[in-house]
Amino acid sequence: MTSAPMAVSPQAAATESGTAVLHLPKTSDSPALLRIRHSMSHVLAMAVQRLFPKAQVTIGPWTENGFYYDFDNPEPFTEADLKAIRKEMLKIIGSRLPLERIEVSREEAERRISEQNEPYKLEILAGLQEPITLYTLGESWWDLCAGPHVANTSELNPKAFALESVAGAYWRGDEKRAQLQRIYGTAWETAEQLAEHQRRKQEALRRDHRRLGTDLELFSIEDEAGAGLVFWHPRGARMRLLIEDFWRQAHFDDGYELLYTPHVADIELWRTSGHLDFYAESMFGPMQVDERQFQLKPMNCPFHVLTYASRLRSYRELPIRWAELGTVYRYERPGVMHGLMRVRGFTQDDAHVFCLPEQIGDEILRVLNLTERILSTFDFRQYEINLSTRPQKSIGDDAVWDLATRGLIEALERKGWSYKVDEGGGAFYGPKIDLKIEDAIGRLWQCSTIQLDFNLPERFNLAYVAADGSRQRPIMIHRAIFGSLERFFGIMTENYAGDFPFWLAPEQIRLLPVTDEVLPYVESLQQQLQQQGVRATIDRSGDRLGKLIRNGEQMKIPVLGVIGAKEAETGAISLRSRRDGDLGALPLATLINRAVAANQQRLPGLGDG
RNA sequence: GCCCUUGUAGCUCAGUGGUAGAGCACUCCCUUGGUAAGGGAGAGGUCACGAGUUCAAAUCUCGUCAAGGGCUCCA
Repeated sequence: MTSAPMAVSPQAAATESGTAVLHLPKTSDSPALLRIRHSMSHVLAMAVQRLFPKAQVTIGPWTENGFYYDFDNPEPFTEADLKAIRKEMLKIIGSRLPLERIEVSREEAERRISEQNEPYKLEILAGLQEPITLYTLGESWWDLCAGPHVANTSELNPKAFALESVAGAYWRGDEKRAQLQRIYGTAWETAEQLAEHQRRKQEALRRDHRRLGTDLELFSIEDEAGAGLVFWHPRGARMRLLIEDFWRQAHFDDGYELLYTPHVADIELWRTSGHLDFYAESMFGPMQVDERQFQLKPMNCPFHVLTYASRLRSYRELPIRWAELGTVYRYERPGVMHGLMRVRGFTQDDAHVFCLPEQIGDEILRVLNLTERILSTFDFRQYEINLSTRPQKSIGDDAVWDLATRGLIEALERKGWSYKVDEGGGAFYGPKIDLKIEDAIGRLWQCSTIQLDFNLPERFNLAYVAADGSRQRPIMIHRAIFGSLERFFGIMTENYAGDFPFWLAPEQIRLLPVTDEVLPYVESLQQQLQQQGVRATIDRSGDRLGKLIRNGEQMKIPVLGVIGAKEAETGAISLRSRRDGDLGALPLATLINRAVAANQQRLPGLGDG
């Protein structure tokens, strides 16, 4: 991955709370860390070969947060092995061994590698250009390596490294070649940095949407139903509805119409669209119905195309903007499913724009604006944008590609967003813009995509009647903003760490009766809140207040309302907000006004009224 | 699909060739308690599924399924 600067939207704000955190440099930012990590991987390899003489070395590069080394070993490494290897590494570091760079001839390198019986190294050597360098580690161990390294293992902090995991990896990343054992490690300059790195890993674990999904009762995936199939529980479903309602409104506001299309269609449709040829391995198998075969849909595009083609269209109707929350099913290979992030059944926020060639720029800009409006509502304000241009193998003529690519660029420039260009990275049927969002802990996620398509209009022979009465081919734009509702929901859950903004929380206000005596009053409060569309519940468990508070906080309810004799007398509710702390006692009318306003404006909290 | 690890109560986990365990959650009882866990009792499990070894399998072996960490893939 290149270290190009992050493209930032002009409105980007997202200020973090002022707590000072230890800066953790990435390897590519720090020449010192690069040497440490690179050398650490050599120390790892040496330790492994001391303990496992049959282990053959392959490659051992640094990563942005650490390093790894791939070995060919008859037996996989276990957790216990990792401990032993770590001990051996401590010995090597403690021995203060020098690392030395030696330049050798190709023949010399070949001879030395052959003596050691290291076939992988020989293969690496064959691909190397002069000068060929070895790095020794102490008297007897060396590795073919370009460096750079520290001069002596005494520069490696024995308190600032850890071996993190073992994993399988293919030689040269090719699943047809040997499976190697990869050991991942991390190394830093100081023990404090290592501790911070481990704290962040914990933080990511704390935010894991799979854990939060269970704890907050949002969704589940059931063995009996199958892998990669999502069950939305009431709380998650309520959130999804709120997201969908907002999405629909935003689309109507922006000149879209919504479609509903079937989940299956005659397999001939998929032959026409070409999916049967180039997408077959990602589709669920066909099903026989009467004399025909039907195919579960992996994409919505052909259905929107059929809708367009259902009658003759005039240039006066264009652009046509059609969107659908379309549920699709794709065959994902076993072992690749991951919570909500990678599933077999999911709902795309899919839309297709059919327009005239000269409308491309305006339409793309419109999509960029809508994308920003929708994503920023979920507090995603930092984007990294990629423009992918025509690949070698592609269809369509040069003039159309030029026009389309210029349209994408023009829209990005008008939007004022910086972007990277992936030359030749487009699909065979058209150029595209991909947008990655950055979450609260700095991870990038690709969700939105805007893609021009010269293929489907051709295959389905789409046309509009131009001003001169001739039949012309419309431009087709595919676009998705969330990508998949499931995946976006997972990303958003991790971004908020389960602390959802007030407007989106499935349970917004939980009323906590201090004693049973006030229950009738609490019930009347709940009813009044509900009538105004505020999602209020009552904790009827009968536990003491401390317990009610604890349970409410654990479920990350945005606002807890305490009602005892005092409140019943004064007609108020004592409010405790997760975001803003103690809000004091408010009259019901004030609470309703604030809550309704927060819902309408999609605010993170009740605000100051 | 490949490598490794894991699968025991709703959740988090302990156990180990010889009758299945804890905490939380759940139900009931006592307690009517004011801002992060009041007390007691009870219920709840073909130990993922299938086969094999054994007098005996949750435990050992094999297979299947699923999950986790990676690899690969991701129009």
